Amino acid sequence: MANMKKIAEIAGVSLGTVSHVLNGTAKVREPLRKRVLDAVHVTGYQPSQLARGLRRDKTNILAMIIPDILNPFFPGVVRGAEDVAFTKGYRLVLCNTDNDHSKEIMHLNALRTYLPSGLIVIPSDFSELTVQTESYRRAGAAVVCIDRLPRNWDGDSVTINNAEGAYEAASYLIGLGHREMAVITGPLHLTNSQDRLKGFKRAMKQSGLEILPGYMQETTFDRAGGYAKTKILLKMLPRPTAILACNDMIALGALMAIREARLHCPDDISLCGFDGLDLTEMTSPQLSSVYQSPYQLGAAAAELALDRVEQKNSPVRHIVLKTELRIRDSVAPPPKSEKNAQKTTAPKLRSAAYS
Amino acid sequence: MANMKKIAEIAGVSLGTVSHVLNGTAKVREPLRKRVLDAVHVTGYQPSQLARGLRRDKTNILAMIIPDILNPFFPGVVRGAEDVAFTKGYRLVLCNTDNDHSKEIMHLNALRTYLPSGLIVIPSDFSELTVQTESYRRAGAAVVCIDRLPRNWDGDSVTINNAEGAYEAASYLIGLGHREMAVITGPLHLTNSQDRLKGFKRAMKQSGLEILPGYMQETTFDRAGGYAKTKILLKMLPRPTAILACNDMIALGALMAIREARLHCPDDISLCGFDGLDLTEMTSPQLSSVYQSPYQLGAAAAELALDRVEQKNSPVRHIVLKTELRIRDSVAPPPKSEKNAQKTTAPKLRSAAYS
DNA sequence: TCGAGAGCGTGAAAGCTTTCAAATTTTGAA
DNA sequence: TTCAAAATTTGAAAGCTTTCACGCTCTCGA
Repeated sequence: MANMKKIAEIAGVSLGTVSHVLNGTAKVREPLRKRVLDAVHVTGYQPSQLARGLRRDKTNILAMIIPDILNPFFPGVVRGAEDVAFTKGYRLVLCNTDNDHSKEIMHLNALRTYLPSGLIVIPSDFSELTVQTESYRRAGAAVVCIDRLPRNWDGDSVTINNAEGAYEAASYLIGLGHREMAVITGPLHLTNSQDRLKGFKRAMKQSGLEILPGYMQETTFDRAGGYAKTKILLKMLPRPTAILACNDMIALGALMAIREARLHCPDDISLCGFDGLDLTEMTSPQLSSVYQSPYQLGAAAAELALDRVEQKNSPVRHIVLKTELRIRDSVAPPPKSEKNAQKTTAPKLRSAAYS
Repeated sequence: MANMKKIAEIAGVSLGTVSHVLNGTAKVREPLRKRVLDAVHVTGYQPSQLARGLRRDKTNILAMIIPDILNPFFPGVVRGAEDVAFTKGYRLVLCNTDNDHSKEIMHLNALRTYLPSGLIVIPSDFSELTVQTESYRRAGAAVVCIDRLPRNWDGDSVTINNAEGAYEAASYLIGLGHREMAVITGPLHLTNSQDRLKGFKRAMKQSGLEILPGYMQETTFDRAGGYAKTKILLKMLPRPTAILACNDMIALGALMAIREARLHCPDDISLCGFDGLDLTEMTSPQLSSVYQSPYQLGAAAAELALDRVEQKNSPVRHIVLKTELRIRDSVAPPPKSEKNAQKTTAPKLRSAAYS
């Protein structure tokens, strides 16, 4: 592989000039410029990213730390970030933490010496990201936190409007006539779980409803959690007529528990998820859900990070993306036998048919 | 951030000694060794991966090029590779090609100058990987090709036993009594599609059956493709009593088309997919499928690649992973009204219930 | 025609590590 | 105690690029 020295030789110019042509760091007169470019073309020369990074104290690497790419929510986030990174000439390094704080630290430590320009993180459980990324920021790397925020986070961030999304979903269910509404939240040490719960509570309060004892269940963001907590909920008296699951995995587990109890969704019980994953279209009934765009989340984060690489001192930004309530087949008015049954006025939206 | 020079100063030794202690490249007597280690500990020194890579002509980076992380098959592959890479001290750089040959080339070009130790690729459509990775191999990087192979591939590879998997699935359906069997293959320029079709054909031939005209449909590996081709198949006379879809996305599309035609799966028509994605458990009926482990695929590839980094001249290896037929609710004997109906002797396996 | 200043181009230093030949110290035997 | 051999340790070079101070060459005005 050719190096800059060889290009300089072939073009009959100095090393510095080659660098200036390649980086546009100084004006170079056309004839020289052309000779350099020709030499580059002839040899197929590509600058060493390592030497470049070593000299500039920064590489064209964008690092991304997420809980687990196997969770269907995250591939979209990663893809959004990779697309933006690729367009701007950056490569994406992907790290999974399994929500394990110590693994997050290991990744953070190991990545540092690659001098990434940017770092996008979905904090693990109990993350101390604010402290742990201090050294990155000191080294001039852009750190962006997404999806959920760690304690005391004061840097750039991209999140969604969790509270609003949950509020809308709950309000919709209430509008259908539901009164005995249950909620299954994700781990409440996570800010997104907290916010979704807040939105749910606000909708309840606004309609003068209260959450019956035991109607609020906290669990992990997965099917097993949703399954277990729904089993508990279904045994309660009165049985809830609607459940808001704070993500789709929980909702999926809930659906299984409902089916297993020989109940029917939505006739016996309504169910609404959160995230709007593709697979909510594949269940039967198709799952209603508060949609958010993981792709947009990742893309916005990458843009934010790479913007900051250029504009080091622009003010901190907190981007909040919108959610969209997608009503499908898993919600309906409460069963008629319920004493609180009432005619609904809420519109029944259907998602477009697949074609 | 401290550098080696500072460590050498603090420990009162030379640069070379620090390097030897850190890399175990030469014996260093205990007292010196300890002084170096102490200095490292005190300063929190971490060697620069860039300078190291520059000097050694190789970094601890494992690059991975896949079609699209949004396709539910690939996250498992990526995770398998990342886990192995992480364990061995490597970082994973992820690139999506969207099956676009030119994008594959762009990634290949851009990655080269980071000097990755290994490169794991799922070739894009019409990939010329054999030629395009020549420079990598010359530079000493380990290139491993997985899932499907490009033309003339003679390097390391990890694939699954596609033909055998399809053969088993087809044989099972035949054993249930099906005679009018259709197959929807993926793009036939891909080796995995070719092999799955071969397996299907072998099973048919072995039972003295033939594929009726139009009963073999080729399409893309996605829902839309499966949907479109199934619509065509359902209009044929006689209508097939069973369809082998050559991946789960196709099967999902097929299921939609079947539902839309007001037919019932499996009573009217049996359906079997390929890959065994998680979401095959979430459809109704739950989809039978030829399972393969994407995680294992990725993990084996990473191990193969990193092994080769150490053992540069060991013989080329082709790892072929096993598939496993998972029978769930989407298959049954053909409808009684069919003239060819017959009592089946094939066992009906059920997957374990979710718990 | 001369001088100043603008515009360009140059070469060396710096960034950090690995590696190798050479220098130094230690060891063991006489 | 001395010397050769073995074991350690050292220092400099190399790997490739960016950047900066400096010098050269025009250009333009006087």
